[in-house]
Amino acid sequence: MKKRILISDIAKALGISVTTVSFILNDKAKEKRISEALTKRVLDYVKKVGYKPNELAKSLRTGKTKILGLIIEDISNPFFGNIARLIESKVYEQGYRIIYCSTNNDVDKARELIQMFYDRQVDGFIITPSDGLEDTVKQLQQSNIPVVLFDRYFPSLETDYVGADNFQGAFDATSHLCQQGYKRIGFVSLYSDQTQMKERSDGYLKAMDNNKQQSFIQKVQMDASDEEAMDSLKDFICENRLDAVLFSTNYLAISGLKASKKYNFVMPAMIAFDDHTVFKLLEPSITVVSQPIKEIAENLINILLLRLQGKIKATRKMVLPCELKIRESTKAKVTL
Amino acid sequence: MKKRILISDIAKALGISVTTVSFILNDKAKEKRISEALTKRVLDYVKKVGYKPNELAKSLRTGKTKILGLIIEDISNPFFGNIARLIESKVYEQGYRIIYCSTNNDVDKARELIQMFYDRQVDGFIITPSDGLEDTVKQLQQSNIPVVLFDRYFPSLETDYVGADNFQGAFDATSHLCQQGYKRIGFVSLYSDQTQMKERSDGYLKAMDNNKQQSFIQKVQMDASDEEAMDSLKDFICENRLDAVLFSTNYLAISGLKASKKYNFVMPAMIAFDDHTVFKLLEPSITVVSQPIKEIAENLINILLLRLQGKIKATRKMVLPCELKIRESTKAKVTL
DNA sequence: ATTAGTAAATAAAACCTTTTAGCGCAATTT
DNA sequence: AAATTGCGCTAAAAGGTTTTATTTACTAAT
Repeated sequence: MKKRILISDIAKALGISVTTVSFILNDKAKEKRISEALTKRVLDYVKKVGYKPNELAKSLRTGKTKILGLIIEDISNPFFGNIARLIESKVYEQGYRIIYCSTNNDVDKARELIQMFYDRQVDGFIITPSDGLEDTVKQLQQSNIPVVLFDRYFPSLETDYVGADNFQGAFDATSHLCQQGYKRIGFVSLYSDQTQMKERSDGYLKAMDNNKQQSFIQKVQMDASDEEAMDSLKDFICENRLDAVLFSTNYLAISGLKASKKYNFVMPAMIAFDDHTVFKLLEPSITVVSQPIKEIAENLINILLLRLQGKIKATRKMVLPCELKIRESTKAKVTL
Repeated sequence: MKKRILISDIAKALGISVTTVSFILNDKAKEKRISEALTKRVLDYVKKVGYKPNELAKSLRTGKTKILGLIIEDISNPFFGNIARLIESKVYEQGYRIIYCSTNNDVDKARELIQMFYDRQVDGFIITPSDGLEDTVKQLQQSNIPVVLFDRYFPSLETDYVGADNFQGAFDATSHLCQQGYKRIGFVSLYSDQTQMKERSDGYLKAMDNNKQQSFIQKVQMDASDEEAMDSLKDFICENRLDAVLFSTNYLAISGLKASKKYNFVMPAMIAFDDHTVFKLLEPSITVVSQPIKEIAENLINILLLRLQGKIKATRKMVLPCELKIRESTKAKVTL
């Protein structure tokens, strides 16, 4: 890793032109009718001296950076962390790299980040959009730069999207609780217009309707502190004498569990959206609606790569099924 | 976000040269004695048309990309995920971006990633080095590119480094277990030469010596599956009739907890290295040695930025104290 | 009146590629 | 014999900056 060797050095050493070397290195030898002998000679030499083209110069000329922008809600949440890890290793195989940033659901930060990535000329975006990011996403589309949304989308905007079947996930979870004999089933959500939340809420309500049960819904402020969340969850569960709760995110569920520990009340039957190490280990272990993380990551990348290659025109929306992982926290209720 | 506007467009529009615009935009107006009137005129115009320089062209010319490479063990481990998040937001304020990749402790992958980042001309590196990465780090240093290691280092290599006081952390944890009256205290580690493991092991041994106790050490293969880890931990704990265990990483502790659940044995008193949401929530909650994540992230960035600005010459090694967070899993043993 | 010095601005080189347009030559077609 | 085609390769432009070296137009000093 000392002095960088240039394409011109190679041309000089072999007594040929830079153009020829470039063609050969970019797999255009055939197309440009470079002789096989020369092609081999160049390739061998390049390998021998370990030449690597300057990616910056390349990008400047071609307008392609081979870098993708990943804009997610929070890298330290295992749901997003795992998706990020999978995406990262997938695109890596294709020669792309990832630049990522967390928005923490702050729309201004999201806008700024996208602008920044745009200025850096990333080739494409994968975004979990915060509320209000619609205009920005629209602008990106108009600039003809590929964008795939995930986890949530904008109903009014034709975009590529990959996400879980939130309605079905919540519906199955709620139905399961009903089947197990619970009568006062609450739903904990966020003050947010994001689609995934709406869908989960709809799934819960539909199942409750089907079972002719009264519904209990509590929303938490998105920017609430852990303490605030815990307080409101304690009140929600205790004052309504709930015997079961469906939490719409893993961190809300964790706040609930913390609350039950802190305020020393018994957590009723519960189900969380998105799995988490905690849920497998607790006593009792927690039933979860698990999103198909691997499939989500794979589809995100596939769609984005197809777009980058210009191979698809119509927008794609992929909705993947959730799996209800039944654990101990929802064992059948003993009727008194 | 339509047609990109260039510096030459600005020069043309104002009837001045590109050079002048460039000087002004790079805060060299004073130094280059550009008149205040013109400076203001240019700045106003630039703002009005919203000109943003092409970062690629800039990087090509200056050799600086304002991108830092973050090479960590595993982004989905909350310890690393949290550090990554903190680093990300810190450098963001300074106008830098992060490209990251996880190595999963695979030295070949690590080498490849570093080469890749190097080819992309990142300005500097933050690395949690895997075993055997010494030569590569050395090469980076010789290429005069700033590198800061964290979590572990190479004793034979003079490098910048930020990490926790692993010896003290393990020593305090073990001493605490002794004080609480435990007599058969085991230590679970990895087959690895990484310094942080060695230090934790030394801390454990020193405390055991001080208390004239017999030591029990179990190492797990780094690439062991979860099942394999669980099996060996079960045997270790049960066959030795341990009454306390110190786990050298959070995921080893989690494997231990899973094993106790799966094989239905009672987990003795325990302490884990590195906190995790699980540990606060379990019944009983788990005592941990907590690393000062925020300080680690801050120091990493500070050192790297100083290096990038060429403000420090001697290598810096920062060792930050760990905190023993005593929870329910290590309450005093009742002597029979 | 010439020289020296300075303020204000600039032309052109440099960074390293990819890609367009085209050259010189031999073989083939008109 | 002239015109066309195909082959194998290349010169030079383009991509958008920063930076070095220089120019121009003054004023002040000799």
